[in-house]
Amino acid sequence: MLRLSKKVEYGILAMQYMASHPEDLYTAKYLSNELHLSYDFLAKTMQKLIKADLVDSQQGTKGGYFLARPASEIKLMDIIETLDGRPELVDCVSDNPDKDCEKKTSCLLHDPIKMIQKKVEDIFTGTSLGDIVEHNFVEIETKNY
Amino acid sequence: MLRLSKKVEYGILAMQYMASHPEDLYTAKYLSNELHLSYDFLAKTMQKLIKADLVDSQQGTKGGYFLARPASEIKLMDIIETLDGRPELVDCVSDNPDKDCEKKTSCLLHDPIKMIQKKVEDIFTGTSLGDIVEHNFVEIETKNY
DNA sequence: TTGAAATAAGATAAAAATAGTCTTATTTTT
DNA sequence: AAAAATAAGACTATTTTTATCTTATTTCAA
Repeated sequence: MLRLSKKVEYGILAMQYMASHPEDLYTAKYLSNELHLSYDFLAKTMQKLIKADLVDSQQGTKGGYFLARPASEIKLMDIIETLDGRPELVDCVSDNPDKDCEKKTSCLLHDPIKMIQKKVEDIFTGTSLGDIVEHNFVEIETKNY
Repeated sequence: MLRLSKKVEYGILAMQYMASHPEDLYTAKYLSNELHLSYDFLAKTMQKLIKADLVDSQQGTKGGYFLARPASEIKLMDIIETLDGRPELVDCVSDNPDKDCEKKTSCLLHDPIKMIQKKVEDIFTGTSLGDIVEHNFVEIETKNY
């Protein structure tokens, strides 16, 4: 139903917080308190962001998380892809051959939906974490296909 | 995970088919055969489109479905809203006060996500069923907020 | 006027995805 | 060695989506 998951919501909130505060280390516990998020869920989310190199961590006491790159270089799309997987508006647009729609229909939708999906992706690729923090939204050019 | 539901997929496929063929009545059985879709699921989907006045029907023998308006006047957004409900990227953007995020967080996300959602909606509002049929995609202006 | 073919409507079940919780292991500092 | 943190994975619960089934109603035509 055209919705981002809670994982993405948590991820953006946490990363946005880290991007807009001066300290350099943030524990999961601190972030979950500060943002009123479930500790367990946030911790699990952070680990996925780590694996995708969007966030780095220091283990042990005095450990915590920090952004792996400047906020301006982290696209919303990076976070979404990491936590929700590549968006696929419908199966027919999937790269996965098992979901290939050619078999089920003459796939009248494939091309049009692919173009629409491209536009949606452009929005998330065209918006960085920095833009979110700064409430700075640039014009997004959606090309004519 | 930023995805349209199967209902929407079925709805667009069926309506697109009706828009691009010369006959004027299409039974659910015929459409399900032609497009290789589950009859039951399609039938239920059609009923929702009826209620939203996107599709009209004639009951009884010789009955069937037909578009309630020209394809050019049916926005993709109409179909999505009817079958999936209004898109809400995250709860915080919901009009439903129960989902109001202010209580849970300082809602640093509200405004940015609302703007992004507006852009996504613009894509679906800016594309008509006719555009889909004609593979005709106009430039979509996303204003600067 | 009755049977057949279609839509209408709603109940229910099954499956899949998402969200939430818990436990244990590992790392690092003091 | 203890404490505080991340890492990892198993597991459960909940919600959403998808699928199926049943019954009722409408309409046409023999």
